[in-house]
Amino acid sequence: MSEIPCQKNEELRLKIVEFAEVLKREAHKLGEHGLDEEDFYQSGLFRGAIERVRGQFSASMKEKRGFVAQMLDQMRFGGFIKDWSSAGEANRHDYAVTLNNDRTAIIELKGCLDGNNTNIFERPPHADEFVIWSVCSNPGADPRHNVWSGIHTRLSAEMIDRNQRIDGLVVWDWICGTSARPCPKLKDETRRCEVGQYKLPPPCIYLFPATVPSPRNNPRPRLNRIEDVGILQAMMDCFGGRGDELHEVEIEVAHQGPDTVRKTTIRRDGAVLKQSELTPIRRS
DNA sequence: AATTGCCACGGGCTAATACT
DNA sequence: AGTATTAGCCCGTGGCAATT
Repeated sequence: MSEIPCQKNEELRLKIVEFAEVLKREAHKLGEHGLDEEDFYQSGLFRGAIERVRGQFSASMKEKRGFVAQMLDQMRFGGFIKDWSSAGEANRHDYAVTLNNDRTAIIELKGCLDGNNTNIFERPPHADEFVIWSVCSNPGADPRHNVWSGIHTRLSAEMIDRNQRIDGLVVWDWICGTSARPCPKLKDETRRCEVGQYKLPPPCIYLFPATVPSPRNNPRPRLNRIEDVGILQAMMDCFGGRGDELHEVEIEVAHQGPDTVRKTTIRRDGAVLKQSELTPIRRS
């Protein structure tokens, strides 16, 4: 049992590591720079090119935005939400969704959740509900590592430390259900949902505490249920999710000497998938 | 082993400057 | 004046090194 049902493709991972070594070793043979091996690596050409390509991948938001837009459109056409808009230009990479009951759900789009950037979010004042959507476009990424890092190390610490309420998390992108990240939900292939060029398994949904955990007054906040978070309910219904596939993220906080400590527990269908100890929040 | 922060990057905006 | 181009700033990004 693990924090997310899917896992990285180990074979692919191995090939990536091997190929990275080949690249480092043989890169000087490519292109027409006219440099010999030593000069090539001395010149900064290799390093610079690698950084450039990497930067392009991590900074470019086009494909991610396009993906989210298509999914939200699908939900709108299907009548699962009333409307949506991108708050992107003015604010952050956020989406505001008007639910069928006219409540406002705010979505913060994030990447792979591993990295300090995951700590940067702000629940806007007009949000009736606030969720984070992880879109990880790297086929070589490790979803288990990333989901745990994201939920426990980054988000739970930020929620407590900065008093931020997050109602839930969606982990869902176009790598889901491909050979790079096989999805066990697709044991039944008929569950694939066709949206534009994508053929996707249902999203992975995590329900978070309904209130901000706080050692003194709120040490064990009650969790949201799916019907409490309209945008998550809508995603589940639109894309064929099942109740027994929902994840619950319980966060327990306490004081322990000078430290604030928290215990994170991830459950699915009642079963504990992963649980931390009561670990201190370290913030400099 | 788990957790936290670094860092170099590109995108997107806007201000500044150059050109009709 | 009005438009086009460039420069510069801020921000989010994610793999991984540093730290605990």
